[in-house]
Amino acid sequence: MEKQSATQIFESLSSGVRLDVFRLLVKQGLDGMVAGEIASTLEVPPTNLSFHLKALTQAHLVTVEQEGRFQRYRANIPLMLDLIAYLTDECCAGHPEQCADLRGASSCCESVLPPISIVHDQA
Amino acid sequence: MEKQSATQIFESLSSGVRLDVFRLLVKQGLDGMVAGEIASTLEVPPTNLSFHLKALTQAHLVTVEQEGRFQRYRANIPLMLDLIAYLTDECCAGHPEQCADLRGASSCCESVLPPISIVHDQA
DNA sequence: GCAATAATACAACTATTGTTGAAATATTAA
DNA sequence: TTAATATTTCAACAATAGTTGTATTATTGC
Repeated sequence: MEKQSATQIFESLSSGVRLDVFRLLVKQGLDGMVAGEIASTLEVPPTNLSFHLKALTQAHLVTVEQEGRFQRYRANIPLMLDLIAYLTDECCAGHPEQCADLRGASSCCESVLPPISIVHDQA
Repeated sequence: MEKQSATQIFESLSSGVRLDVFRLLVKQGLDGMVAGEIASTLEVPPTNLSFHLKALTQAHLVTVEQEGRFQRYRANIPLMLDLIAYLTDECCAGHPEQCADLRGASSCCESVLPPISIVHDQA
């Protein structure tokens, strides 16, 4: 990932409204939500939501698909994971014992599948 | 993690200078770096670096320790991991098959240890 | 103590971002 | 086709963030 992409994504997550929107869409998964649903769920004026959705879309952190007169937004989960990889890239280089802290730091689908953890593959 | 903490951390990573600083410190691990080293490595004026280090410190994403007349900065790796957990919390709820995308998205210490991957624990 | 060094605080200015209401665009339903 | 609905664009303003030079604080070495 390029630095400029990363800063744009972090910028797009640095507002409370946009973070709420993104996390809401992460929860919705492939279903996504249309703009009006997001606005009413989060109680944000449509004009303001549109502004924030544009920022998220330009950062490619959400995708948008036209659906009749609705716009359906979805979280771009793979990009989120690329960002995480970028952030943790080369962490603790030369001091692998520090990586012990990494165990169990992430969670996904914990309500459906057994909890995940980050582990070092056995060579 | 509280929303305000998360937005402050994302904000602190949304500038190119601060992202460079944080990633540099992540690579240094427990050794950290003193402010002057960071400034000369990244070729940022000391005054400007100080401004950005303050933002990172206030977000608790870096820690600072006085060392004689130097200030030693270190990345707060556990907080970074808390942030990742916050971001991925409840992802794809109800649609676990989407989590396949999560595999291998993060990396840590790949130059020292075998590569890591994110896996679902076996119940 | 005194000069040199490391780093931060302050002040001024510039630039960017956030919010809102009103207007515009595009789609659906009748 | 016409009215209603969903969403975005635009313009104006308010608020916040970024950069730089200068001054200040604190520590070290002589």
